[in-house]
Amino acid sequence: MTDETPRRSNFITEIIDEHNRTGRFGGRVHTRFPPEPNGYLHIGHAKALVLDFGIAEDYGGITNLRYDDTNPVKEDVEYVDAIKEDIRWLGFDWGDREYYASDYFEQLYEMAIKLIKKGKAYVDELTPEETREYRGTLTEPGKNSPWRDRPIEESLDLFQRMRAGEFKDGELTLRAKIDMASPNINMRDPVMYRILHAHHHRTGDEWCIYPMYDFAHGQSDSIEGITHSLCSLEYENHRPLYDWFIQELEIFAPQQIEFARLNLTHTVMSKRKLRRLVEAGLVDGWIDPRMPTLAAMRRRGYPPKAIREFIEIVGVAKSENVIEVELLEHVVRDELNLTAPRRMAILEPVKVIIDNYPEDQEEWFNIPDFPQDPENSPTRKVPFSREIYIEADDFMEEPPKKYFRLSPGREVRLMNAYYIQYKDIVKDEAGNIVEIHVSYDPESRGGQSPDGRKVRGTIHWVSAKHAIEAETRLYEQMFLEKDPEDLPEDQDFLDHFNKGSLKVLHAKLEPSLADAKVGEVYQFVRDGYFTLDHVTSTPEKPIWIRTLSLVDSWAKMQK
RNA sequence: UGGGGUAUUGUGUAAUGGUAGCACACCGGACUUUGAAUCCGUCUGUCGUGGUUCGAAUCCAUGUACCCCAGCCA
Repeated sequence: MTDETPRRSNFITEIIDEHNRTGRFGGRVHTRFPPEPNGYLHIGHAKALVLDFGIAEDYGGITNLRYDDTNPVKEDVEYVDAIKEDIRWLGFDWGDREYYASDYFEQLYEMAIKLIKKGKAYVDELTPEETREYRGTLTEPGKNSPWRDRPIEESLDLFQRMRAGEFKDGELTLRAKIDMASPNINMRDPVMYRILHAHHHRTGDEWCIYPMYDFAHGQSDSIEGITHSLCSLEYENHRPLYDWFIQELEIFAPQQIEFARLNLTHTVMSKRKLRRLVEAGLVDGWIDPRMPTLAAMRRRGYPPKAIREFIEIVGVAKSENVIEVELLEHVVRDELNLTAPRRMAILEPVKVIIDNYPEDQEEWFNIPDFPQDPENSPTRKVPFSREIYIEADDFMEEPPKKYFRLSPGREVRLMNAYYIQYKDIVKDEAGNIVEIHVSYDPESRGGQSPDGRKVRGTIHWVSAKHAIEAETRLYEQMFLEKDPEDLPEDQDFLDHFNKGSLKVLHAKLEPSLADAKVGEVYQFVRDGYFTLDHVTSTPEKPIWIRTLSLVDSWAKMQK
């Protein structure tokens, strides 16, 4: 840490600073990242990741990876592996501290026994329906279960038999004996264990009782010596319970701190809703480039550094927030602008014939990858010939005012090549432009003319006979509305899915792009950033994904 | 109508009794062999009402709005 890069400061670090002043944890900062392996990580998790790992690092502390795998019916190893890959990709390292709540099942069981013996937990025989009825409502207290005051010995025996598999799912539960009249519903004798005859991804069939989140999370933190347990706002109501178990068990007490989760405009973030998009077939799985998952962003070419930067910029507080997706895109473009080599590609080609350019001639131009700094930039060779492609957008027969590109009577610059002058167009019977005829000025080689005359428009091009063909996929937001969840009662967010959010085009690329590798992101000049799709692309049939378009102020002017 | 939280510009986030700052977005302009980038500039804010104070986003009172909680999910 240096003076130029002050470490982050927010309400969480204030709490930690206070702990350090009072010596509560002896100056130690040890956090954990606790995903449930029941889905893919999304950009919201990146916030938790940056906080958990980043704050610990700022204080010279460490972070554990711990899977919150207490519900076997929802969880799967598939997600365990995907989650690890995402965390590594973002650049975080948990060392050898890869843990699972399920590692602690035996200890948790012993803790439960301890609470039963203390008279602080009991086996309940209420059905799920009865449990709900007895719980009361937000405004009315609950009432005690008839089994609440059964003898300790009886609860002990029953709980042991629950573990032994003598009962069916849902028949019995172990509950904490707290206060059925508490205004905090989480304190109304919360269920600690439920019976689930289900196969667990790690413990297999060893257990048929599983601890609830509330009985597992805090103690797992305690066992690992976690000092600061960061979680999202909805767990605020659970903190009294978190503390209660710790206190009754007389074990090391971590501090739970809640922060507001990240939300983004034009998308949904809950795993449930993301799953619905996948299952409805509206997107191509969890890693569809339109999804807000980290795996999707990786596929799409978002640099992990940009995502971390985005989280830092966004900050952290306790108020509900919705970040405009434009900020994320800005940070991604900012990074890519510095790192993505420039290439020429024509997404919607129209053929241009340079009448006065010799038929059999070709030239190879040396063009810098980073024209902002040509002195230090690597270069690549780009062929030029008599027939080229330009973007259909770059020609207009009847241009509006301030249109600087090619049109009748106009001269424009082919980037890094020559000036060309419009001569004529050829149309088919339907009136579509088939080819544009132009002449070029041999004196303007490289894109400058000796007479110093100015051309306002510069367009890019690809030599027709050298072009390589590729499919390009252009993505837009999944939802046109800023908040797709803010809908009238009778409407479903799935019905608002942006059907035009994927556009597939067949592009012509400059030949150097044949050497592109998966993982590289290029700027296709004047259009956007692109990367080879590591999922669908093959050497025989390259498929490019547009990471993001460039900012297009011309399009904005047209609105 | 119980309990727990939160309110600073369009969106986020600073300011910890002393000039309301920064970023994105927006809108102008300069520059340009990317209508990108870069540069410059403008605009918009302390939830309301009282109070304390020389001075309040900050302290006090009161009101309002929004979020979370009634899974044997996490």
